[in-house]
Order: sequence, then C-alpha cells, then structure tokens
Amino acid sequence: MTLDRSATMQDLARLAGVSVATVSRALSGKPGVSSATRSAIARLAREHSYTENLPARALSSGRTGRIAVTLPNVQAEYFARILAGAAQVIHDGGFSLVLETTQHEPGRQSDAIQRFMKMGVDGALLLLPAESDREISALYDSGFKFVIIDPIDQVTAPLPWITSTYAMGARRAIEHLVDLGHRRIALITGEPYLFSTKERLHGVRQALEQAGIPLEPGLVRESRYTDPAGAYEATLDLMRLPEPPTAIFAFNDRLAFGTLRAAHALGVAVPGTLSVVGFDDLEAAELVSPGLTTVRQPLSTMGSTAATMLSQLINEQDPPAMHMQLATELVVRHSTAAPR
Amino acid sequence: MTLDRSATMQDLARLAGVSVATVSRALSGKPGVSSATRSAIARLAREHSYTENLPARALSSGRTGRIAVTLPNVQAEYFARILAGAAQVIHDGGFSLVLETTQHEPGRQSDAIQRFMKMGVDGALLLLPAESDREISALYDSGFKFVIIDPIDQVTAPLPWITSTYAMGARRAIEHLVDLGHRRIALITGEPYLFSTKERLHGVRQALEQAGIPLEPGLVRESRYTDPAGAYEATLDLMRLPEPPTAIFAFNDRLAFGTLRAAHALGVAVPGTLSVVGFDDLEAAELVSPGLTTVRQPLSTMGSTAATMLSQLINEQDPPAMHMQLATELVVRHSTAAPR
DNA sequence: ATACTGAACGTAACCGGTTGCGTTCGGCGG
DNA sequence: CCGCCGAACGCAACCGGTTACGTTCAGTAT
Repeated sequence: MTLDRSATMQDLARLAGVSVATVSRALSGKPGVSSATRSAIARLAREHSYTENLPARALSSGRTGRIAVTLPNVQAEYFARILAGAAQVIHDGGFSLVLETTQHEPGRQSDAIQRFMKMGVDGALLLLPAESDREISALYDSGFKFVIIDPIDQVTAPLPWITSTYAMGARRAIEHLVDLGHRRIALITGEPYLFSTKERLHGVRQALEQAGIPLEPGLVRESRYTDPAGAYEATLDLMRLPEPPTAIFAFNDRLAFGTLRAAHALGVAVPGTLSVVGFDDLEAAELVSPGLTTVRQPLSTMGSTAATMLSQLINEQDPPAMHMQLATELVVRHSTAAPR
Repeated sequence: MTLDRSATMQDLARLAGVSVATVSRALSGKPGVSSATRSAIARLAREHSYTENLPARALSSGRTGRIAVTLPNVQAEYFARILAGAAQVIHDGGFSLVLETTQHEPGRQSDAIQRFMKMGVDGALLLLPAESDREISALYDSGFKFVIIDPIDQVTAPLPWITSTYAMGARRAIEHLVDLGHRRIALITGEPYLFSTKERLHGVRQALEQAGIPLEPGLVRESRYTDPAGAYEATLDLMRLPEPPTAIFAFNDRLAFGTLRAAHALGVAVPGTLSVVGFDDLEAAELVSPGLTTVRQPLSTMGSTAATMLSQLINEQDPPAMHMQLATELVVRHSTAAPR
C-alpha cells in the first residue's frame, strides 16, 4: 500500500517513531544518530521509496544542487561536445544541469545572469559569454560562482577560465605548412575581436616570423566562425589573385569546409594545388574528401575540466589555477601536401 | 545602497508598508491589489532588483518552472538539434531546462525517472528513452507529465509521443531509386528492435512491393545507428557479392557516410557505379562529396512540437493528438543517379 | 552518592514564497 | 441612518526540508 504522493521525511519520522530532525540527520549522514536508528530509517526510506524534495532542501540549505550551463546554442558540435564533457562531471558530482541557450541575444543573456543565475543554481559554466569584462567582474563581485570557457576577451577578474592553446595550435598548423614548403599562406579568420582569434593570429605570426616569412595583409580574410559561406567567398577571392596562395589556414573547421567547397567549385585540386588546414577537428573533418588536416581541440576535456573547477569552487576549495589552457594537437590528414 | 543579499518579498513588503501576501499577489498579477499599490510594488521591485527565489516558490506552489529533457547524449547532432528545438520553446514558455544525459545506461535512466523526475521538475521530454513500455506506463500512471520523442518501441499508454514519418520517408527514398532505374537495392539498417527501424523497413517494403521488386535478404545488412564502421564493413561486403547492388539505402546519414568511405576505399564511383541514400539530413550531408541524397527529418520541429505539447499537458490542457508524426522530405543531392 | 560528560534525540525557528480565510472600510441601496 | 457588499489587504498556516540549541539519560570519574 503506497501513498499517492511520494513519502516525505514526516512520513518516515512517524513510521520510525522519531522526529523529522533525526530523519534528516540519518539520511544525510550527519552525526548524532545511533547506528540502529540510522539503518532503520534507511530501510524505511527504501521501502517507501522516499525521494528528497529538492526545492525544499534548496530553500532551507541554500544549496540547490544545480549547476547552470549557458551557451550560444547547442546544435553546433563545438558547443555540444564541450557541454557533453561538462555534463558528465556535473552528473557524477550529484548535481543536475540547467541548460540556458543564449542564442547570442545580449538581452536574454544578462537576464539569465541577473535573475536566473542568482537563485536557481549553485554556480554556472559560461560558454563564450557575450558579457563584457566589466559585467563579468560585476557578477564575480556579487559572489556568484562560475567558470568561463572560451571567453570573448581576456578575463581580468580573479576567476577561473579555460581555453585551449589557440596560439600554440595555430603555430603548429603554420609550421606544418612551412615544413611542407609553403610560403604563400593565406588566413581566413573568425571574428577579429574574439580572444581565440587574436591568439590564433598571434601563433601564426610567431611561426611565420620564425620561418622568415612576412605576413601579407592581402592574404588575410575575415569571416565569422559560424559562416562557411564567408569562407567560400573569401576563398574564391583569394584564388583569383594574380599570385594565389598555395595554402589556406582556416581558423576553424566550418570555415575550412567552406574553403574546400570553393576549391571544388573552382576545380582547384586539394591538396595538389591548394593545401587547407582547419581548427577544431569536428567529426566532419574526416568525412570530407580529402580528409581535413586540422588542429584538434580537446572540447570534451574543456567541459569536464571546467565543471571540475566549478565544483571545487562551490565546495570552497581553491581551484588549481585561474587560467587553464588545454593542449591542442595537429591532426594531419589529406588536405595538405607540398606545393607543386 | 543595495543589500548584500538580493531583495526578498519581505524587504519589498517592509519598504512598501504592506504585507508579504500583498507583494506576492501584486507581483504575480493576481487580483485583490489596487493598481496604485501594484505599481508601487513593481517600482520597488525594479529599483531593488528583486529576484524571485525559485526553490521557495516551487516549494509552496508545487510548480517548479522546470522541464527536464533526457537524452542518450548531446554530442550527436541528431539529438542536439531536437534539443535545440525544445530548448527554444521551453525558454519562451518561461521554463528552465534541466538536462539529463543517460548515456544509454539503464540504471542511471530509471534513476532519473524515479528520483529526479518526481520532484525536481514539472514535466519531461524523453528522447529515445531506454525504458520498456511497461516502465513508461508505470511512470504515466504515477501522474508524471511527459512526452516521448522517438520511442524505442510503439507506445501503448495514452500519452503523447512524437516521431517523424519514418515509413513515408523510407518509401520516398526507395521510390527515388526505383525511378532512377535501380532494381538491386541494398539496405543498411540500424538496431532492428527500434520502432524507427521497423517503420523504415515497412516503408521500404511498401515501395518495393509497389514496384514489383522482391526484397532480397542477402542485400539487407544490419549495423547500429551510431556506428559508421559497421556500415563501412557492410558495404565492403555487399560490393564483393557476385552481383553487387547498384544502390544502397543507409538507414541514417552516419551509416551512409560509412558507405561512402567504403565506396571510396574500393574505388567504386558514387553515383556512377553505386547510388547512396541516407536518412536524417545532418549538416555533414552536404559537406561530403558527393553531396548525400537523404531523407530530411524535421529534428528541431520535433523538439519544439514535443515541448509545446508538454506545456499544454502541464497546463492541464489536452494535447491535440497522442501520436504526432512530422513530415519527412527527400533531399536529392549528388550521391544518386541512374545505374550505368 | 554526586557531578560531570557526551551521545542521541526532540524542539522550534527558519528558508521565501503561496493561498485560504478573516478583517477593515468606503460606497451604495433602501 | 442602517445594513450589505465587494475591494483591498493582513494573518497565519503551509510546502519539506536544515540546523542551532536544549533536553534526556546512561556511563564514568571522584
């Protein structure tokens, strides 16, 4: 004979002949309960399939057991994989995960931060947050616990943030092309104001400088990371130059896909006439032909690392570092070769 | 001068010189408050940036304002796009979204349903739930509100479930191949016990029957939807037959990608020697070469439709239908042509 | 035997809202 | 002028836990 509503602590207390306080202590493993009572209560809880009322616990304890993750969108494999890594750790830590997609609407975003964040959750993972450094600092000052993954810009507040080694990855990509013998290397960048873009550019500059190759402004085109069509146009444009590049480093894989399509449309052989390197190593990178040489980002690890740091923060432990940069890795496939 | 903690209703009540009850009624738009008082309270709330305490509201009202979404994983574009569609509606409805990835672990899943479901949220969207029909029915009987997307098997309980028109889509795919002149058409299916697999098979049979073509068992191979490598092997196998097929219908795009790679590895021209059709229309379908002819599923719409139905359920309205099948659409690209 | 101590448990306040019911009061019909 | 009524608001219980503090009582030192 089960109750129509699920059992509460009062029910268990009545059944066990003790007070609610004792039940609470017994179930949460706190001291002050004899082992006999404790096991009796545990048994009753099992028999009557007691389920804690999360809102009630949250209200009285101040901890909700929930972690929010905000991200621009979830369709993009890039974000989805970071989210997946974070979700694993969040669930394993006994938290539940509140998802907030911002769709790059600044209004909704600060709404999320101002309202939703302040009371629904114990902390948050902010993925590519649209907030300015000022807003971020304000949020930090308010005492809210959060970790930033892939910030728009350098973070100055003393809070943890996570990126991958953009500069190093870009450097490896260029070095790879240089090693193959390329000297006219074009770039298709993403949004120029993004930290990740600046870092990639930095890495490119380092590598070119070391190789003694000047960076020709005419070989640098700008698109948006989400817009392969921009890369498509840029590639058409680049290949129509009097002296076209022999290699293109696209700042992410989606852009690289646009480049590959453009090359295909132009009848330009890849890697015969044109080498192409991407960044991210999305699943599709090995599906396209030729398989795309690209810089792999440890996306899932970025998510799980961030989640780990956040739970340390929530548990009042000091995180191991303020800025963690996770290693990237060059994956050589078939879109790069020596220039003819 | 702001408070260190965010303002509560008690604060507003004190400031406005009224009781908490009045503040509650004013803020939630309930009757019994003069318009003067109402606007005064609204102004105070704004000035002191009052934020409702969600757990408290949930505790007293019984409604949490949260909707759970459970799915096997979030990396897969298939699920991610359904999730995205659902997230949009959930947020627009003023709910927040609790994400639970099940990773196909049955233990964790029923845990989610038994515990987490029962009190943290007002309802749930179950994406490809691993539960048996019996468990689903039990959950339904417990009064919990939920909608199923893409069930493992036919749902018998009187609850809403959503699929796309698998049979019709598969039928169109076969008809397309038949129209092109193919008569030896191979299949690479997913898990045979899945509703979606059975339905696709059903559609295939209908189309073949209508065309007067027998379904040769030797041309039907089985893989798993998540395993392109299985399709790769199956394709190698099929093309080594004494009389190889002239077309392969892979039951989803990931499998089709495996087939394309196998064809490439074998030096079999697509669509010259072999036509390939997929199912889903993932982003990569137009990135691979040749562009994949496939059956488009309205993934985002499946998610948003499900979320809409769920909120109707939560608001005690009757959903328009128990089983909604959303239209699929054949997208013809360049992986299909007449057999040589 | 007395006083002290600590384990085990109860009491009650509290978290921040929601809501049924009671109270006040101004206006209006008779 | 009395009585009635509804609008506007307060009171207080309640949702289901957590936790500081008080109480009981058995065991032990003196």
